[in-house]
Amino acid sequence: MSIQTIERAFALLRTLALGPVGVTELAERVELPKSTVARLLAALEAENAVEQIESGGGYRLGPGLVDIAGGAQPGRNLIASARPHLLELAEKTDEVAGLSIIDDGQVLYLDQTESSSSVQVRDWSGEYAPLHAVAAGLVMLAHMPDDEIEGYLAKPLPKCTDLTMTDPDDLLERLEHVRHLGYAWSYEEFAEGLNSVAAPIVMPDGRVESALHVHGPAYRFPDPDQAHDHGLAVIEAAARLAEQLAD
Amino acid sequence: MSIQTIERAFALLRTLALGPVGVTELAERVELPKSTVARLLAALEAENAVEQIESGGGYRLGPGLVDIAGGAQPGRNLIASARPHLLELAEKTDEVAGLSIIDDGQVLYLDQTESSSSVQVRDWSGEYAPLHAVAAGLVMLAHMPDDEIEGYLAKPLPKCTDLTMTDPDDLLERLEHVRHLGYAWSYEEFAEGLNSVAAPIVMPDGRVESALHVHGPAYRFPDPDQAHDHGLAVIEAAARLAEQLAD
DNA sequence: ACCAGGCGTTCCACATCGTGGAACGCCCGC
DNA sequence: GCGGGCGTTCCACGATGTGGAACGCCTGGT
Repeated sequence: MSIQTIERAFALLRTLALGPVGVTELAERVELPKSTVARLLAALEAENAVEQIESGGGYRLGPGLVDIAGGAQPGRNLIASARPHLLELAEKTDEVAGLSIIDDGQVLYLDQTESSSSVQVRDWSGEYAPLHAVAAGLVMLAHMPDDEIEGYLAKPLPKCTDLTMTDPDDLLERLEHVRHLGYAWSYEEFAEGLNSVAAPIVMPDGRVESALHVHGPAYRFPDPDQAHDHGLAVIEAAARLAEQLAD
Repeated sequence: MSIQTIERAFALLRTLALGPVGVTELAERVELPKSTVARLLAALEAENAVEQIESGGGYRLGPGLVDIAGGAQPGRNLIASARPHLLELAEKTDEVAGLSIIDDGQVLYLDQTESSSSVQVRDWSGEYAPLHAVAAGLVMLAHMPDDEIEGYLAKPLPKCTDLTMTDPDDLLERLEHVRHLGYAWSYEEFAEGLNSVAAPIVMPDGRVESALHVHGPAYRFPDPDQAHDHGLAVIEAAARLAEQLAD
């Protein structure tokens, strides 16, 4: 059994995959009334599955499809696989969600969702941050072998803001707490006015080389009532992603 | 304005992107009646957008989405970009469509659609064939600079079947014909019982390094009435793909 | 400047199509 | 072997998507 609306919507998508087209030609190619095609396209646009070429022109495929399909790829791409989870996290928390890995003893931000909120958080993709100053770094640090942790804490720790925690003993205690909770918060320790929660992406062999996080402006994030819930949400998303990366 | 069915279908897809789930849990997560979810999933399955995990288990995203989304990727993957065009060609002609490139003076088959027909054509992906023995090779040869063509024809030309054309002069004449028509047919010249049509994918700089083709069993393909139409269909698909690769 | 043609969009009465609660049958694990 | 939970199917109902026709805009030929 199949559903007319869905059949038609996919026919449109498949035709658009061959290249951008206008409503009229699209309607001819799929043999449907123009009005029906226009309405379906509007609905697909609301889902980001298609987008209009500079208001008035034709339509082309949109990024929404890629976001969804990324998780389906048999292979490997961490960023693509993480995208749907980032989007869900962002929607759940109404803040910006991101993905980071550990690279050369630092946190490297790989990707983050777009913010529709008027109060923007800048895009950190491609930027580095010290492990001990951001939530994502703390969860990754917390899951490193003891000797590596000690090695990291033995070196001088940069102070990014007034609130950056740099005392090795305090940090060790904090890491213990993070391991226990499963997630970490950081409060304006890397950049002023910026808070974030992160949870580790645990690989099948137990190693942690990447993390998911959510961050937002300190004045509204986190709402104290929801801090723990947000932590759990990030943990759940990270767990699901890890499971998906496993097979 | 938006359409209920489409909103719901995409909600399902987005949730499935987080990992495989069963109908019941899916229904809870998107807050819809189980029956509605089951029906939508069945419809999406018909579009290959989702697939059922070994009859009875849950559902996961299917390959259909990736096929569609491939063309939307900003990045350049020839195989991914070609996929939607192959699928359309295959549907139009009701035979197998494929993509090939020229590699080290031979045709290298990169990808082909699955055949649902009972009379199968084998999957040539990853296989090599001599330029002069297959349609895809002929169109690529036809668009090479004259000196390269002569260089190729000067070497001894392997005879794959009784019908393989190996005389350089005959081939030169045939290439002229191919350039004029824009597509090429080959009739059991590479493998017995196998015919195919191909058209070149012309890059913006005029070079031709890849081709689209359709092939099928000689006893039914091509229907003489449709041979030219099939040629035009392959040309059109190749042109659209080329345009898409251009920007 | 103008108008003709073609585009994407909107409208609205109609009936098709999707809906969802309930009932079914199956497989699994207690 | 039996209860619970799964995915699936059924069917009367009416909400929902439909599509022909009409609209307004921009474009380019005159």
